Amino acid sequence: MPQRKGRAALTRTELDSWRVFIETTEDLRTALAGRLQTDSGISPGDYRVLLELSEAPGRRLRSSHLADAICWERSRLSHHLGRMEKRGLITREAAAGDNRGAEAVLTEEGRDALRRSSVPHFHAIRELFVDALTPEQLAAARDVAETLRDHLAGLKERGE
Amino acid sequence: MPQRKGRAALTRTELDSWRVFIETTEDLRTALAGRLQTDSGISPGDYRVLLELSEAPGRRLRSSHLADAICWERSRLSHHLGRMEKRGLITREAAAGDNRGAEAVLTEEGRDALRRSSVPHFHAIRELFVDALTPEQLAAARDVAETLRDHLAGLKERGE
DNA sequence: CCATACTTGTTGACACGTCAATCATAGGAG
DNA sequence: CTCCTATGATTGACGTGTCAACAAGTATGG
Repeated sequence: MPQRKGRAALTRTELDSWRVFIETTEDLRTALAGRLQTDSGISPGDYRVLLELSEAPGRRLRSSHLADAICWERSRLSHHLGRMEKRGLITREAAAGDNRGAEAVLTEEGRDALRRSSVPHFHAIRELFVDALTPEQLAAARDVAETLRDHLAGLKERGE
Repeated sequence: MPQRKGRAALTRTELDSWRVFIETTEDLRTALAGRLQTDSGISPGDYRVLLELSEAPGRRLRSSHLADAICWERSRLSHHLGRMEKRGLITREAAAGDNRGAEAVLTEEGRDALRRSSVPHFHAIRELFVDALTPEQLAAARDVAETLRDHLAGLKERGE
């Protein structure tokens, strides 16, 4: 009779699966970031922000909307926008209608950076991830990720 | 006739798979780190170092051996050991026989921290990862991770 | 209208990682 | 023995992420 879930100690196999999974996904993340940096001189965070801004009407977004869209804490976004502003990728303007607000605005330089990075980025995703896996493995990876995502969301919704 | 691998643009499905995979694994990583921090006041890096030292003869290791064992750059390890030393988890001693060398030595406090953290850590792995997946999904996750790991290692071995 | 609470955004402190530079020692080649 | 190079480890600079504290504007109940 099987023990109740969450009670028994981890088996060797479970622990090994965890280890290879967590370590490899970390490596993948690092490898992708390295490609982006080398190819286009931007970070994954930069890319995410640039992409979101580029798709927004007027290429500008309220900070809080942007933060929601990419699921970042506001303080993280604030720090990141500060760095991006220093490099000329975006500017910040006061929001119309709410004097608390700030809008991030994509600059020409920011658009250029995004354009420059897109193709190499997709190429890297293919080379590091998609091409490594069979179609079945890719589907399995997605299934696992979606299951984990929903599981984590469920935990967060309840007591964290 | 299918195009050669690595040539065609990413399909919608491939891109979606990538996104959910990379974002969810990042969330998983963050969630695990949060548990470890809350439960035991240590980081995943601390845990890794403490575990490796605790299993070493004399509970001490040359810096470079430790770095190899956990696959960290030496400078990363040096920074991390500095922080751990400041908190009393380890000490550093000159290595016998090679005056360049440094040994990291686990303190009593470090052993305690590891002991305190082990059970909650395994519990978190189960709760956040293992219990979220069916046995089939767990096996698939491992298979995907191993395939990716080998793929990344192959790329690194060639031209990076 | 005003006290209060909520929202928006920034800041400072600190942990973490990478990179390039540095420095001391070890270990040959001559 | 003396260079010269390789190795072991540290450091400083900087980008990144979290947390807690804060400032300032907005909204709401009285």
